[in-house]
Amino acid sequence: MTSPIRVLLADDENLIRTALVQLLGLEPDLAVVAEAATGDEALAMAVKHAVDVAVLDLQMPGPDGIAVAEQLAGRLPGCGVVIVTSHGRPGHLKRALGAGVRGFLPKTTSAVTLAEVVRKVHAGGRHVDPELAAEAIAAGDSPLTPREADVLELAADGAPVDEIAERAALSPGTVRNYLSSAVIKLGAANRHDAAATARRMGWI
Amino acid sequence: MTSPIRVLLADDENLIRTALVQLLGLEPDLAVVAEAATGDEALAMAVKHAVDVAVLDLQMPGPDGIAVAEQLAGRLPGCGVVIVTSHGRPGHLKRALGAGVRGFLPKTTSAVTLAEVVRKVHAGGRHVDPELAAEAIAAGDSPLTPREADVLELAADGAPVDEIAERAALSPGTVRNYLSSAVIKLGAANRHDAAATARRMGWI
DNA sequence: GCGCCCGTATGACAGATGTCATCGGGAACC
DNA sequence: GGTTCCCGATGACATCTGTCATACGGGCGC
Repeated sequence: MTSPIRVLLADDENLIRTALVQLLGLEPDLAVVAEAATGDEALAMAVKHAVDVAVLDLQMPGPDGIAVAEQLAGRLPGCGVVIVTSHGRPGHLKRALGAGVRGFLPKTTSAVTLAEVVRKVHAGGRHVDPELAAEAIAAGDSPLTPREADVLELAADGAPVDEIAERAALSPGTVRNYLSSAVIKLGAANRHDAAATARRMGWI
Repeated sequence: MTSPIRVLLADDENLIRTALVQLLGLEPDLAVVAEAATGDEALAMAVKHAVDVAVLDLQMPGPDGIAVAEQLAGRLPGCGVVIVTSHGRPGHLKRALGAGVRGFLPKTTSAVTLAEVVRKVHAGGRHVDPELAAEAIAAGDSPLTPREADVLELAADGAPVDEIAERAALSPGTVRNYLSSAVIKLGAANRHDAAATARRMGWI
């Protein structure tokens, strides 16, 4: 066997991260050479240790897993990325694939799969969880225009129209137009329902 | 040394669960004798294997960790419970303590802590993450009456008043009164803001 | 060049929501 | 027995939202 695959493991939950390090450490052909608890750390450590594969949690403080993957594509070409996530939203998968991610797994996958996927990605292959892939295909593309998505995102935490208008530098009337069309496009009962749907789909 | 502490580990994320099993398995005085991926499974397995300590994820399909803890208190007295969670809401801690839970940890704790807490709980002691405890104290009690909380919960997913009224078997006017008073009590801008606040606090 | 869509805006209108006053019944506490 | 709170309800009013028509400038594709 050649030298082991050098792996970075990034997850903000210490308990999970150290447990996963244990788990991957059992594989003789894998070596976890770096750990990180935030997106920024992940980026820095990956570059510093020139890792072969980065295993990134999707939700982390600072830049999320996909943002880190985008950066890595430029700063450490040839480094494979595997994204691991608790909440599989269809839109995330698409974003991840666009960022050059080649492995995408929910945390509900069995443990043996992770090591296999790391190897596969290192060898240049791809692995996307079949169920998430199916969801992504079923969900399709976002019907929202970029501006509609912006406004809907600002509306997502329950802010009134005037506040959204101010934060988006729009007239209140325009905001209502965007929200209205978003509600119609998403088949929602109101803006909050629409925001919930869009969030579930990973569109905002 | 006496016989090892018999532990149940329940988490719906396979990756995490098996990794944690590995981790706890390294401790000579701990034996993970059962695993579960749902609340119902956790309850059944805990009783079946008569475990000493149950380590439960807070969010699981079916009954959540605290609900399982409540059941266990009646069905398997003497069994210690440790709750582990990603999202620490102040209200959860209070609910957990009320259910007789003696260990409460965020998943960001270091790995060594978990084993220690399992031992401590088994010995009859308590351990609550200091940061979560501080948050819980700062957050205080819910100012909402039970009915206000019910209605706010139904409102949380963006349903219109009429639907909430129907689901709560109330008149629409009454629903609006409850929502209004909840909004005032929580200092929110509108019902959605109020729902978000209440959820963040773990009050609904 | 001509259409088409996006971004932005205004005005108008119906319906939903937030607020307030007020009512009555019941449970708890002193 | 009185006070206080929660539950449930109604009516009125002001405001906020959702919807629609309409307008204009800027890209993009053909």
